[in-house]
Amino acid sequence: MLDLNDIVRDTERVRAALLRRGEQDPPVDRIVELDSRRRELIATSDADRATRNSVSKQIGDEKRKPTPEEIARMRETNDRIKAAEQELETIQQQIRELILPLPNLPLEDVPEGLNSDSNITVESHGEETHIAGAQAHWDLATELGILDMEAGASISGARFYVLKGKGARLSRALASWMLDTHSNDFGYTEIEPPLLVRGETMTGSGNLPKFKDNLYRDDESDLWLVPTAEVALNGLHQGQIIEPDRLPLKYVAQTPCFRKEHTAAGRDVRGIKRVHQFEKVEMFRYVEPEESERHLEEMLTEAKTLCERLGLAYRVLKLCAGDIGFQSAKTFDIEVWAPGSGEWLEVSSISTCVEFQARRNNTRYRPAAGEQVRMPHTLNGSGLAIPRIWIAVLENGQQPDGSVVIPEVLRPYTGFDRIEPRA
RNA sequence: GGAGAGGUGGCUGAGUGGUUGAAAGCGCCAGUCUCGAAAACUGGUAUGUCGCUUGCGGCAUCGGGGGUUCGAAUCCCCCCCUCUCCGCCA
Repeated sequence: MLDLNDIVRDTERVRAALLRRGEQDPPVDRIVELDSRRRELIATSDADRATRNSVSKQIGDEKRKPTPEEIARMRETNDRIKAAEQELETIQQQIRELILPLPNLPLEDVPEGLNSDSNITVESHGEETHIAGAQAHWDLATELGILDMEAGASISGARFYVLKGKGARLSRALASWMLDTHSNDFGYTEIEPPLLVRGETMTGSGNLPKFKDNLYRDDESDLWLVPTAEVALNGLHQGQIIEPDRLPLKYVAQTPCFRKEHTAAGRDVRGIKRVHQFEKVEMFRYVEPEESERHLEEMLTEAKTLCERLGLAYRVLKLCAGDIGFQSAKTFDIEVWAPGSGEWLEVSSISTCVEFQARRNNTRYRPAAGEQVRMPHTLNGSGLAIPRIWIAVLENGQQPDGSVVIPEVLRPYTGFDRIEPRA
């Protein structure tokens, strides 16, 4: 959530930043207008309340009953307070409804541009290889008997899939290896969070109210299925004041992610690149604002390290202002090369949300004993998205004889070093 | 799901209508003492919001919401959460 004070005091800067990311006519003027009425109402009703408090206190101090005149006057005052409160309530609600759908402001160094064409490739590692007779995973994996798209469709419908045998095992191996790497090598604390979360939690991360169409929800219990572990990890400290010396907090979680993907109908229809339910390992950090750039770089390095250890070619994109996610102030994407489908697959998206999420869910920290509380920055990044990495491992590992070689680092987890074609 | 108990500041824990935004203890910060530290003593120590002469003042907040009252942490109603016992259950 954007800071109301920023909008009021720095209106033009906020407007410009929002326009940069492609917002059409953000309602900042309306917000400023509502805020000035809001302040007015607070001033008058606080004055009335001060009167009420001092009169009541006087009566109490003098240990007597109020006079009929006092009662009459106080009733009048109370009526005024009540009226002001009601209007204030309405206005605050209006302000909230205008601010909550506003996205985060891009940082200065985020490239100009309104769509993915303006993203900048900042780094690449390895070659865009071409394997003679290479198959895309939907053919390759189906032939190997480790992926069953039809079973997925028959159980649950389009964009659901079933992994079988070594395919399922490979998926689990990837998840375990990544979690171990994050915990053992990078110092993250592993978390197993709830997958069903309250509306407030979903609002805190930025997924509500704007993106409710992409979320699954149980009406009866009013709980929402997480589209990413980021939602739950962001909720871990909501409403809390984090004690001094606890930052940075580094969490990692592997969870299923549930997404309706209505908006993407027709895109990426083949295979398991874009599905309604998938596994993902997610990194999340709470850090001091001054440190957040460094942490963003560190998380990027960690995600790249995973790709390197798997022997995958990748490139790093710095997203332009129009292409970063709603809650993000700056984002890097990592894409790995999939020679079978012949495309770069986005396997990680690493963002700093600065204090956007902390403000939304009222997470604060105390820098040192006795000091003012502040809002931490939150950062998140995939580390990594399992099905897409699964695709890349398969498509890159395919051999002329039809088998697939498993990367060295995964073998202790898979228990096999190749997947053989069916007889 | 049934029965009971409870939710107060960073923590423990008093407080059943009027100098209680909140006792006391712990923790933390500063000072005194000390060569230094500990102990002891003294003072300070919530969050949010509004205003202005930026340090002060007003207001709000004792799980959340509503009500009664001149006045609510305290009384009434609804909801949420935690604990104990019973039931059910992977």
